Amino acid sequence: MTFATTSPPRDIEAAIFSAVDSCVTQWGWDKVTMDDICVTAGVSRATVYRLFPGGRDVLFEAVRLGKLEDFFTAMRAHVEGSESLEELLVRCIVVASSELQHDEHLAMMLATTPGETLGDLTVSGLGRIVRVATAFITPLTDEFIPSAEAAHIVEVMCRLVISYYLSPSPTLDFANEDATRTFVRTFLLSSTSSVVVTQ
Amino acid sequence: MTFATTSPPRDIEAAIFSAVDSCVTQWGWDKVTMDDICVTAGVSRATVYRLFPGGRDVLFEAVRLGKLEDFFTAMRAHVEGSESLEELLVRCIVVASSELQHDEHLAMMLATTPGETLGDLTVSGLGRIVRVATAFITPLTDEFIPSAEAAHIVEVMCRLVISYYLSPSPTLDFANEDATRTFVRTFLLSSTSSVVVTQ
DNA sequence: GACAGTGAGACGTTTTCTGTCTTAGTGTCT
DNA sequence: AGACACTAAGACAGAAAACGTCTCACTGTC
Repeated sequence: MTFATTSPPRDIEAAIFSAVDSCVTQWGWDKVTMDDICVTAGVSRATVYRLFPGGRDVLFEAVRLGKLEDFFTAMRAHVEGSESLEELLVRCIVVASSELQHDEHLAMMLATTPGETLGDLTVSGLGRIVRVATAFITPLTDEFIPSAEAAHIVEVMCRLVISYYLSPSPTLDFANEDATRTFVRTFLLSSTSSVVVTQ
Repeated sequence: MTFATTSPPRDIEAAIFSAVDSCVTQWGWDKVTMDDICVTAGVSRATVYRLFPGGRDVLFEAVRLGKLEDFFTAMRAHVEGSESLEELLVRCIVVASSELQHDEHLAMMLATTPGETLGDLTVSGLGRIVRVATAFITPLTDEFIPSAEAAHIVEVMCRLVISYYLSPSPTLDFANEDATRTFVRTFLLSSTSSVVVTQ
């Protein structure tokens, strides 16, 4: 006598993703087992392994890619239509900071290399975030400034976003648009700092 | 090259207890390993197993007893010197509710039988809480009313405390002394309810 | 120097988790 | 009705993790 069969063919994949999210939030990556996920998703082991052949690694990688896609989709949507470099940078910072604050595991996702075991937010991970974010954002600045100059500004911006995320300041919240605009004018687009510094 | 040796012979037992608390808060009972505790306490496996021979079960039981002792010690200290039955009941409720709100695992400790695996707050566990608390509190009422009458009032009180803990009401907080006093007068010490109901 | 207490970690055992597989049940479509 | 796709349930063996014990080296104290 099975209960709650497949009468409503709900999106099982979504249920599993949601379960992973919930489990990870509750216990953290290291403590979550496949069975935890199956039970939480209300789904059989076989189903999970069929949908994600390769098991745990594949599933977690899929979750990771999903989160990254969401992140950059949100970023792109919010940034689109910026009328100036200042506006572009402000929106990038606000969106990224908001997303990071909203999902406590996103930073680790961004910092993790595909296939790599999810661990701490290591030094190498930070470098990865900076590289990925820089690569994503820099092209968007094309219409405003030369890319050589943009690359530096964007990298500095990324580093600041991460820094303020890892160690929030009581005097500045990057999720606040007005405060961020002031900050961008002062530190990223002031006449001196917009000069490309030769390394 | 060992670092931070035993120069200050800090209380290792306390560090371990504290580590258990911290780990359980972070991951929950089921997910905590002895190594988690050792690392968190900054202590070697050998030390934990020497201090708590018998391992995991013995350690957790010790933690449980410690919490229970703290709970009833606090209860006794706050209740002492009550000048009336009303005052006694009010203090009991406030202290118990405060302690329960303060330590999210206390209820489970109270509900667990020695040796039993810590699990959910089951139906049988609730009965245990009521019994233990009733047994503890009833004697304190001796100077005010006959124990036969007290037993009923105290049991009702225990059940209400647990109920409001498990499912808090937006309109009544048992940690609030004044609100609790009104409640006690209304439901526990009103003329009708102080009559012993024959079962 | 003897001693008690500790950290580090190797070890064998037990338990848990993983990933695969089989079986039976349930809807859908023809 | 019958073929089909999909799922739950759970058995299974191998891998991984956790457990509990033990030894050894080190460090303070007496």
